[in-house]
Amino acid sequence: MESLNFQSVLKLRITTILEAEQRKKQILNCAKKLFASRGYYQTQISDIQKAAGVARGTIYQYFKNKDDIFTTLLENLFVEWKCVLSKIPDNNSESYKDGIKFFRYKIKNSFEFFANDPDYCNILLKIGLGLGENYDKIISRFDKQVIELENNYLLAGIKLNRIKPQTDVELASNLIGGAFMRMIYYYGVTKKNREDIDIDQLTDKFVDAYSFGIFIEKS
Amino acid sequence: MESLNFQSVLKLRITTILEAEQRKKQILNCAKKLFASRGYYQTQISDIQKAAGVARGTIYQYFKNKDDIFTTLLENLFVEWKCVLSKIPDNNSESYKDGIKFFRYKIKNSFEFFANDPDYCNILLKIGLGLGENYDKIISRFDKQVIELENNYLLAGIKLNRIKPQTDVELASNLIGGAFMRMIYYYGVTKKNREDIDIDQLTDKFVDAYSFGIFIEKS
Amino acid sequence: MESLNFQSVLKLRITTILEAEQRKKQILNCAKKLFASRGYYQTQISDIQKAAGVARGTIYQYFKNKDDIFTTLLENLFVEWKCVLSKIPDNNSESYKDGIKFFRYKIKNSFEFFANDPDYCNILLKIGLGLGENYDKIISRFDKQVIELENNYLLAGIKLNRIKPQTDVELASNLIGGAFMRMIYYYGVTKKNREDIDIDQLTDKFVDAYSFGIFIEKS
Amino acid sequence: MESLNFQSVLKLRITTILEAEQRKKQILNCAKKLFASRGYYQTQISDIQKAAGVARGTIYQYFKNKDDIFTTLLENLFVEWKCVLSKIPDNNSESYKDGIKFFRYKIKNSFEFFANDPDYCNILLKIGLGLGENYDKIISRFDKQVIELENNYLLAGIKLNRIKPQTDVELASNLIGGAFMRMIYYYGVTKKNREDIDIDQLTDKFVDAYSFGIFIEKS
DNA sequence: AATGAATGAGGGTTCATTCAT
DNA sequence: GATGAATGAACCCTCATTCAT
Repeated sequence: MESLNFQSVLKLRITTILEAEQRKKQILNCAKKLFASRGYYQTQISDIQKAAGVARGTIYQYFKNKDDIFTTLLENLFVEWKCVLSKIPDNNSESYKDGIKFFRYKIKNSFEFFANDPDYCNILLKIGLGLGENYDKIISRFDKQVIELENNYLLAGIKLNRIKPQTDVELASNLIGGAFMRMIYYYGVTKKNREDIDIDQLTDKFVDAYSFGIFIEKS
Repeated sequence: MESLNFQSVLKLRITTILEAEQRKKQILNCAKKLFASRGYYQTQISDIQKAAGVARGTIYQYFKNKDDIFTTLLENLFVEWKCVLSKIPDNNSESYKDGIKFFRYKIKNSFEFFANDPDYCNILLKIGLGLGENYDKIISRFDKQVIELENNYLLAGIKLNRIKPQTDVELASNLIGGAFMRMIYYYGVTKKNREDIDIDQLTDKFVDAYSFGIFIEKS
Repeated sequence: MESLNFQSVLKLRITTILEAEQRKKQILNCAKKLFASRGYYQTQISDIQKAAGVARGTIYQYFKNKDDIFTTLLENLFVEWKCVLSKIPDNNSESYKDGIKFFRYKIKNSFEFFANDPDYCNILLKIGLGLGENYDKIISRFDKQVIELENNYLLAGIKLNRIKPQTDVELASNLIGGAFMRMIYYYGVTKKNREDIDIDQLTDKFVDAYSFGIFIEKS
Repeated sequence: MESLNFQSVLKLRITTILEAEQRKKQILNCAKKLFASRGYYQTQISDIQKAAGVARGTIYQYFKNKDDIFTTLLENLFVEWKCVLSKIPDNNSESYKDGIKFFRYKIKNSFEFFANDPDYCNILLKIGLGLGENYDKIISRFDKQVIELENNYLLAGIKLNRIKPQTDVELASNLIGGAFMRMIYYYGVTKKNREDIDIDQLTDKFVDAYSFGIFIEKS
């Protein structure tokens, strides 16, 4: 049996001061790490609760249920990622005018986003996928957005005569999406020596590989 | 007392073994469908048992536990897939001599394999990934094999002066692997109108997209 | 918002601890009766749960598993019994000086302890024995303590010239221990009319039987 | 999957020749060892079956159920032990006439019986005890027989003026029985160096310890 | 008589969620 | 709001027994 614990009483007081929003974020962060490293079903509410340093019931004051935590996490991921995607280069910059450079700009931003947040990588690419129908809807929203990006880019490219007109846009989007996700997974999660990664250089190579297959060779 | 009869004992034994093998396959098939559609944790032993039309205990005569069923499934997948990968074109055929065509031959075989078995696609690309450390080892075997294929191909290609020598083989392998897996997933699982798929044509496009980005432009 | 109140938190905590201890004892008591009357394997968790009037899961809040309940029970038995054994007669009393009377004092205390707790008798002498290696270690602790008591007594007796010097202490300890355990079992558990038992008188007879076999006849 | 096994076919033929009674004994012997070392519930039918080298179903041709095996074992134990007990010394021998020597003769025979069969010791003293009501009846039969022996001996001894007339026969029987069982358990099962045991000597000491406590000192 | 695959009742345990304090 | 003891549905797995061959 645990002996009386003044620390916990103190903690209680202190945490009361923390805003509810803070508390929710704290729980979410702990859940994120746990889900990312163990998976959805291997992570128990009690693990999250302990990691967050709150009582069991407190979790349920901020989230409807376990599912809700994970869904919130996924949705936050999309919000944050969308925010990154929506960034556009300066009007005057070269990136804005040149199709390849615009593509490169977008790829690099997303790459950076996931490289800095391996937990999100794991949750998106490993955990979320195997959870069945309920989550497929959410995940497929992400999918659609990636594909949409590629799609628009490709169509614009064709219009501007920068991309081979016979390109199968549907397939190409998937190839780019698949290659990109694999890249962020490999360099963001799998790879051990993460210091070695030079995002700038990798992005260049990525874009190159695609560009000079897809783009019309300038004569 | 009927005299013991070696032949009849033998026959019995053989029949039993065949039946047992049959029964195991049956259970495995039912489990495959269920795992593929619902995921590992959403699939109960009782579901598999009902689907296979056997009693609860029967499952445990053929498999040590739930985990064993899934592992067996994954291992079968690798055996079958490896078998497909090991196929080589006729010595005299064009595929054998031309690097691109050899690549195309391999891609197409694997594509066909997974297109014909969407359940395996799901298990490999969705379910297996989220199950944590135990399965990561098995899954990573698959990964290594895919990457090995790409790797060898790329290195050979560089030697033969068909692939740009400055190519980052590590990255390129991942890109091709990621794109390929995404392709089989998209066309094998996600896509609704599966009749429309022309594997031959898609393979061509896939190879094209990569080749003319990676391969040295003939001058 | 009501201000947090250290006192109330403390009180809550203390009450909770007391209640928890109470609850644990309650479960333990029900388990004791059941184990004693039915044996370990015949007693289901659901039986204990029903007897204790708590939900299935509650058991697992207080005990790791079924094994833990039984182990706790055995350990409590030893603690309580050791407490009885450690009692010593008044310095001045006759019991303290006279070897036989000291022996008698110890025997009587233990006899009383087990006679008042037939469930403990059963658990120790019947149930615990058949449970295999895991419990043998615990049970043998009991054995050692009984034997230790006899041993010390015998050795002291030999020194004081009250016990025949040629006595085989190892054997004698076992004989006394076996006879004692049999006695508490017979009079504590087997015997139907338990009111008839006069512990004082039986103890006298027990001591007599041994003394005048082991002790040197006064010349 | 096990490959075809000619050995098993051969074994089948050979064992057919063995009498059914032999087969039953064989199963019983294997069960005895297993029950003795693991306990009743820890021993599975499949263990017995494997140890006996017969098929699962065969067990049920010789025994109604698991319970029946154990009961048969216990009953055999009693038959064999009774047989040992019923032996009487030569009419003319000293053992026959002298109460103490008669007692010694009986004790030694039983001691030898159990010392030679530690499995029976275990089954009787450990396993059988914890199995609850069903077996209590059988076990208590054994108990009664031991006590009967003591009882008769004691009453006869009193008649012959060899035993103190004030002896509490009920208690004394239990003391002797408990001490005896403890002795056979300690020297037959617990003790490591079993070669060191000198049954003759131990029996002497056992009888001595009791005799000179119980028997009237000859003046 | 011998076999061993099939059976399914029944057990222990987990864990998300509730609710009185 | 915060707590954490209590809950009980649900799950995996074991194993004695049956029965068609």
